[in-house]
Amino acid sequence: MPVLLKELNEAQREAVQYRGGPLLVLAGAGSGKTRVVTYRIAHLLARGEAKPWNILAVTFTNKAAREMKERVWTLLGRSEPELWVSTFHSMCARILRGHAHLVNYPREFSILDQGDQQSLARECCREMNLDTERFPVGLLLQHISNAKQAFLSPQQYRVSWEGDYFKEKVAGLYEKYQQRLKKASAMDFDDLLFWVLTLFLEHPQVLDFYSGRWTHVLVDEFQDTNQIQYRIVKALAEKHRQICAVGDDDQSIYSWRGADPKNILRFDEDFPEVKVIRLEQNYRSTSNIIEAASSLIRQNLMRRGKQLWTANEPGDPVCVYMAEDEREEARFVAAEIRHLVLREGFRPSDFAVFYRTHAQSRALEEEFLDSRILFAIYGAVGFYERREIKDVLAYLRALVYPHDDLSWKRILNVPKRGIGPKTLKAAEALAAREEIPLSKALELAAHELPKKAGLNLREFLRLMENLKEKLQEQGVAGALRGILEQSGYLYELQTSSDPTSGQREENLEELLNIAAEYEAEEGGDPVGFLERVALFTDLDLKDPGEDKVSLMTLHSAKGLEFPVVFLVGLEEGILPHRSSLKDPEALEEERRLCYVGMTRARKKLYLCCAKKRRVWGVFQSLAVSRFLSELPRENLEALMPEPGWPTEGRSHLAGQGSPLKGRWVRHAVFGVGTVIAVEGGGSRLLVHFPGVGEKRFLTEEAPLQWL
DNA sequence: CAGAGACTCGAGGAG
DNA sequence: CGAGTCTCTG
Repeated sequence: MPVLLKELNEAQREAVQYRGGPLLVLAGAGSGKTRVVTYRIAHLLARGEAKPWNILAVTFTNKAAREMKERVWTLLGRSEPELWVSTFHSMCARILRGHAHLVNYPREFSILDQGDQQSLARECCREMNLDTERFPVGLLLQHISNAKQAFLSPQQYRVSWEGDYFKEKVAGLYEKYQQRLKKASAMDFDDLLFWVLTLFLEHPQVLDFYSGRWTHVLVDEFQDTNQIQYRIVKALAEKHRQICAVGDDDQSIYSWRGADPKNILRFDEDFPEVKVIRLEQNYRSTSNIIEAASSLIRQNLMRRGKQLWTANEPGDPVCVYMAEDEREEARFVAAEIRHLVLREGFRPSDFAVFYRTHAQSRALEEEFLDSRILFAIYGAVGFYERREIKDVLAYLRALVYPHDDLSWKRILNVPKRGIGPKTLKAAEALAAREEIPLSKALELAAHELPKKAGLNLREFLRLMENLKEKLQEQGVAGALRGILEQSGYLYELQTSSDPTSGQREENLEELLNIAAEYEAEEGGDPVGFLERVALFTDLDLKDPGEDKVSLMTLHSAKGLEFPVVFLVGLEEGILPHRSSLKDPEALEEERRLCYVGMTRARKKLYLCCAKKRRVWGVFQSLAVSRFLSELPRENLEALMPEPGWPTEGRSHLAGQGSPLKGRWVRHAVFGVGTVIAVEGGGSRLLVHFPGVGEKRFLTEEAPLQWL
């Protein structure tokens, strides 16, 4: 370990070695934040100051958790399964598996995703005769989520908003929604945190157990904690006060999810003896990128103030490109990627394209398909949110959790087997009357129902019994295969005329792979598998070995880095997003979002905007983002200067050399290309066409259209 | 009960 | 414009 400390700079080393109590590490982008956390853990273990089970490290994404775990193991030279490195949500799920009965839940509770939440809430609204025109379900759920994040029970919420018509409706739904969740033994994401904090407050002995065990607590991305997360961490750390929080207020981009950057300030109050260490040297990016990003973030008024710097080379200037519309923007990105791959030895996996909203991915997707660039989109319609995946997982959940009414309901008539709304209604009525789970009610109803319906139902229940056996005998992967084959699900897909059915089949195959992988790693426990599936996102499915261009939102980009980054849609209304234009605080968050995107780039950064783009099928003209004009021009280069560029005078933007260089041309046969050299005093042009190669033309008579 | 076609609404972001 | 939901008909 002493050898390893040499790999750290002074501030990092101090953060690793400090043992005087609460520690707050303010770490700029690319300053070795993860390094500090992993080395600190390894250091504690290597020096025998803590045993693996004494350490809790919390992150926000599964990917970060996994990476951190692996890096610690590498440092130690051995794996250490007793070490808890997990996300807030999986930590809470794990704690609750052990103590759920104390908050009146069975050990086999299921975890709902957003889609499940919506349908449950919609059902509640219908039962309450709530006018969903005036009270959209999404909005109501948002308020419920906020309430949970503020740790308010339905009753407390009702009391605190007495007299507010809208909030009273929310309170009504909140109450009903929680009842339904409990009846189905289900929790949503917020509940995982809510019930853990409840557990800690109502059963101090449980808190004692965990806070006694974890003598060292580390929290990554501290700026993204919300109130309830902060309270959980605080409760866990109060006994030993060896808490190390690492964060960057400039990268706080989750206020809409309840994240409160003020937690960083509150930390000083709750732990007045806190020691603050700043990490300001960036090791990731070229100085052009760092200077541009720093200038941008300096425009924010609400920040703790940190001067990010780098000793790295200047590198290429940040490249700015203004496109006609979103399709041309996508074409530029694709052409540039091909160019860099063909001429400069980059690989597809070196590239990432970031956008503000998912909807922007479409144009890129289409263009990449056309130009045969391999790519992977993260987050759009998540893998685990696909209908076929949810259907099949609902079978598994129904097998594992007999009280999971929602899953039973979902699979009852999928694929179609003649168990329609009438049968369901009868069973639901029975379940409500007898206060039993739906699955139980179905069993009873199977004997009472008239011929055909009863027959169908009995057959379905027999199927489920068979599958249950299969699960016990063969584990998760075997059960999933059984579900696909015996339920007729696979058959229906294979014989369907739906053009997407091939893709769906592939997705199911992938699910089987995931299950097989899980079995190999952790054994066949279906509860663990379902938990993983509920808490993982498709960002966690990203396979680093795959040589593909990554497409994702700016929000999911946090924590990642790529040699080449394209940031698209730098327009007023897109980035900054239109919903933030009137609110100075929200606008600063948009700026941080842009900052996060820029600082992901190691070598090359491209900022793109379009003069017009299609919104709901209609063209809209948008002004260039203010963020572009906040960047220092000495770090920029415009690939194609355009009239209307926001900075006055644009000669500086053309860069050195010929004004023709870098310009875009279209050739009738070769397509769109870039002028890469001007030769013979301007008489000849060397043009690169993606996928074609380089072609020389006489400038005067070149059959080229200037773009 | 199932499938086709009309209709509506959405796209701000995630565990 | 496109996905998901609703309604109508066979």
